[in-house]
Amino acid sequence: MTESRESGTTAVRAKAKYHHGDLREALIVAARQLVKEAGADSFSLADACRLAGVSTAAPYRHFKDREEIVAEVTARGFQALTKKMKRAVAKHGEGTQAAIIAIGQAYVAFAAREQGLFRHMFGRKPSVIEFETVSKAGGDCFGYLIEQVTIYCRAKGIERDTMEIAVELWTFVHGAASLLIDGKYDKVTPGLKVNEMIATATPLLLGRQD
Amino acid sequence: MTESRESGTTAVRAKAKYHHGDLREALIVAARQLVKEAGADSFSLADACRLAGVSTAAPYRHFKDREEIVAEVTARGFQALTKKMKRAVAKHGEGTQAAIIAIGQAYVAFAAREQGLFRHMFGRKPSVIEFETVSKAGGDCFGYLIEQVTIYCRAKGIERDTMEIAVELWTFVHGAASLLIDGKYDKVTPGLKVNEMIATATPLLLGRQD
DNA sequence: TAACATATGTTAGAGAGACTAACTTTGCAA
DNA sequence: TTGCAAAGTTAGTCTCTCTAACATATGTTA
Repeated sequence: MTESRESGTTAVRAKAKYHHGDLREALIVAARQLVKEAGADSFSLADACRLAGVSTAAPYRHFKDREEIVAEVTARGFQALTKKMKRAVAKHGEGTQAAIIAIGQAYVAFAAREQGLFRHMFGRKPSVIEFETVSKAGGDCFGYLIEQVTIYCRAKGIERDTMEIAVELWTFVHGAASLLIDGKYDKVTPGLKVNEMIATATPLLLGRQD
Repeated sequence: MTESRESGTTAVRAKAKYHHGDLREALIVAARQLVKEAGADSFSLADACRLAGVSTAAPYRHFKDREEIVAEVTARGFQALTKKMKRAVAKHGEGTQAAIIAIGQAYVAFAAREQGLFRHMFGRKPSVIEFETVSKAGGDCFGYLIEQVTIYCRAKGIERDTMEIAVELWTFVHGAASLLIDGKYDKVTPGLKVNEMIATATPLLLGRQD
């Protein structure tokens, strides 16, 4: 399938060319898909290459190693999560209790939909954490939660340390997301409605100013 | 000329024999050590073999595959965690608020000391979860928490559903353990005292009957 | 007590994945 | 047009899991 090569100005790259066009991006997309399914430790770069239709050596023109791809996927995960949280807030109004509950629920929903990715975003791998992009994207994500809690506390005149409250909420929600996707609730409280639990617990942790 | 077979007494086996004596146990111990350090996904069975001083094919006389060793290590992890929780309770008296707080702190301390193992105990890996031993050990662990919360609630005349409360506490504490060992707190609230946070949040989730 | 059966080791090797080295094709710029 | 750098490729190394075929201890039984 050797196409006649149209010189220069062709906009969209056809495939089946020796040069891919944007392999870097294609590999990230493929990796994200695989991480989502298999988890970051289990997915194989070789599979991502197959998806992108290139040899297993090709990635090394764009990334130092496997870790670097995973890091990029991780950073994008945080960005996606932050966006999801913002959309949730938009529905309920900034700094309301409903918004804070919705953030928690969005967090859990994200984890549920993107299990492998979520697990990796919050997994150890110091090597990945060190990447600047990952670190920043992660910070932004939590920063947004703090912001909302701060607005809420200020409005309600709550005197407890805002950061403290935000961390507790995050802790709770993160625990819920983890136990849910790891299937631990199933064994123990099969019918658990996580969203309801978050709705119940959030006010308690906020100090019950409803 | 070989050792006389003593029926009841445990003879400590000398090494450097063709037959190891108790390779199964030795491999589990080695694996546990490695999982603790590297995490269950990263540790290599080959390394465990080196630690035990046998060839890389030897494990397959005792285990079906790598998963089966990991499962055994996982089950023992739950047993160890449960034991740790029981010791914590013993110090404060059954069903007291202090005991429940201490359970949470013990949980987090376990996670911190056995990061790789903890992560695996609460990781996905359906294959591992399916093992009966793992499932039982995990259930026992949470069951003990429920038990303590139930005693507490009964004593204090709390009417909210006991299981619901227990799940919320577990959720919170699990979130704390996860975020702590994955280094997420460091980035965001560097000086966080997790134990204090648990002591603060537990009463809130219990409904403040102190 | 010799001899076999079985459990538990060993070595060799297949198959897969991460990564490197050396080569090839292609696009762009002088 | 040439020529160089960028971005592919193939081939090969190393490691890991797991299998197959072979070796050696152990202990039961003839």
